[in-house]
Amino acid sequence: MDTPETPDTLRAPDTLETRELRYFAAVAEELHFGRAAERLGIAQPPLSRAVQRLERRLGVRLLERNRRGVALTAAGETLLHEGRAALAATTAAARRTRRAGGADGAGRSAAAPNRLVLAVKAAASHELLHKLLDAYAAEPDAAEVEVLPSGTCEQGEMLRDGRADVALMHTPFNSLAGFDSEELTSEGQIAVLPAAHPLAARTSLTLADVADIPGLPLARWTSEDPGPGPEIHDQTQLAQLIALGRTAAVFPDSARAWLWAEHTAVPLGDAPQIVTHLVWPAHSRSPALARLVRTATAL
Amino acid sequence: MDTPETPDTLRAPDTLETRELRYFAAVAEELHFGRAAERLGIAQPPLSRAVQRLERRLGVRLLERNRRGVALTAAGETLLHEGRAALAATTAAARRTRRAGGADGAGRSAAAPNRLVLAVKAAASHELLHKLLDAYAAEPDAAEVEVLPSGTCEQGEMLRDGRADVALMHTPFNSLAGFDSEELTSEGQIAVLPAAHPLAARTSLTLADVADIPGLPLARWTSEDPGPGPEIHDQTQLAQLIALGRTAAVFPDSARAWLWAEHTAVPLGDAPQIVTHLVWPAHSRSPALARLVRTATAL
DNA sequence: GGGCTGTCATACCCGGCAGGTATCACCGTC
DNA sequence: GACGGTGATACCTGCCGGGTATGACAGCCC
Repeated sequence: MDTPETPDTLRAPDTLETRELRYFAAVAEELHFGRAAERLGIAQPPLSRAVQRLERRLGVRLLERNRRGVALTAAGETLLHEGRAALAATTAAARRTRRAGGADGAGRSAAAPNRLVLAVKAAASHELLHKLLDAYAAEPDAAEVEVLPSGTCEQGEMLRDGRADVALMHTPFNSLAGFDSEELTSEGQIAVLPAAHPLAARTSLTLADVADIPGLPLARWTSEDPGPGPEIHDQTQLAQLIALGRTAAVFPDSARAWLWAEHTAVPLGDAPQIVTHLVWPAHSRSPALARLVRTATAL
Repeated sequence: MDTPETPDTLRAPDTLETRELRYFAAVAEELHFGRAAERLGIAQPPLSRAVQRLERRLGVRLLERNRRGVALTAAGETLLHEGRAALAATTAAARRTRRAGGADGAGRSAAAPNRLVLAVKAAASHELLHKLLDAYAAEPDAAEVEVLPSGTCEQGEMLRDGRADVALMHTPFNSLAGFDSEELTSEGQIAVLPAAHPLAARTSLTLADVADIPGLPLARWTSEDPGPGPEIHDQTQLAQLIALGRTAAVFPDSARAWLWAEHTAVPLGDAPQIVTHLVWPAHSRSPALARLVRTATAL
């Protein structure tokens, strides 16, 4: 157009396209152009070119191409972190927009103009959630609330990328950094033991007591968790293993609700309080969300 | 490719390009395709097409085209808000990346691999800032800190769009929502009056006292501020007008540092405490920033 | 009511860039 | 020194972003 030479070095140096970010993120994560291209569903040469153009436009070297693979520079590290946040924000914009327009699942055209997606860690805060939903549904112009079960600790990600509008989180397990939040309840923690175990007779225990019970290792939710305990994947498995005297677990007080007869709950004197928060993106302006928050605080 | 019909309805429905967001935001802000196109530096027809394609891809109506202009739908409102955040995150990624690569101002190629931009409201927290910068500079591997003066209350925006990495903010004037922060100091507020004024003899005042002093209206920083007081643009103007007995002002305690002989400071008993915070984006992972925060807390 | 004006949409064309295939340059390994 | 694996280059093609010209339509004014 006007600048025939170095057409994109001068042009909009702070403006990235999300495609470029997606491409770079793929390379930065795989550290391998071929695999990244495959993951993106494109060929390798266009990917190389796109990253080169990105580096040229930013005027910054993002990758150190050694023979045998690729390494991130400091700038590349920065772009990976910041770019992930930017990509999440972009898809959040898309998701929330389609939701606001009532065009998500099937072809319902303009059925649900306002709806809230609430992310909860599966099976946590049962009672509280029930009360909250009931109270909110009783409000005059309540939005429809979709409860979205989320894996451990990914509620934050769901808020960031727009899969959810609001979440229940539990400190100190979840970090509330970057969100607005309202404290709802606070509860202690209990050790859940086989009823027949000697320690089950105690009226109080400490974390140290249960961390290393001979012959009763704490269960692990993922194989990354340390310790010798059995790896379990859902609460029913865990309940059964405890009932069989094979493991023990630490839970918030409210877990008493689903204990079996073969279980015994013993309070943990020194375990940190678990605080349940209602959490939402700080910039949120949705009236439906505001009403839900108001309902929750008045609970 | 594989779906010859409706090529972009099915393709990546949650993936927006920043160009589309920029275009839509321009239209949504101007509520007029022609002006928006002019602002974007393109012609109107491509802009219309781009927005149409965006609506098609999202499967959502964003604008209500009445004759005589354009109105936002609820979905459009959502996309405007969320899209602004996404655009800010994207340009933040670009800015911080170039900064990390040492390619911002002139052609310095790899001079400053780590640098921090600190946004401060002009002339606020002088002493504190001085102490902080001195203490940080004494650290073993301190980054270079660029102090970026920012207009009233736009530090948050600067953090969001990457112009700054960290900021000094003052509650209750600035909202810390969406950021991580560390409380630094807390101070009361004073009324700054002409020394000759009768009220200057008092040892304490209330907000109500100074809100409506006959013949001594509070100064206004912008024409939007209510009240009959004179509109001023910098601290020197204000100091002079106070010295001349024409206006009064409310300031944090630390403002005593720049008072003139013709000024008198009277504590305000019921004014809220002003708390100065060090604030940074919640997702930040910069070691230089971490060191600055550690220095600040140890102050 | 018939121009007139201002709005957004449509029709058509062009150029650049995204993407593909084929190939090269390079290096470590055997 | 042949080979496998890496990313870069060369070249082609088709889509899409962008421009100009024009249309459809509503309100306004005389």
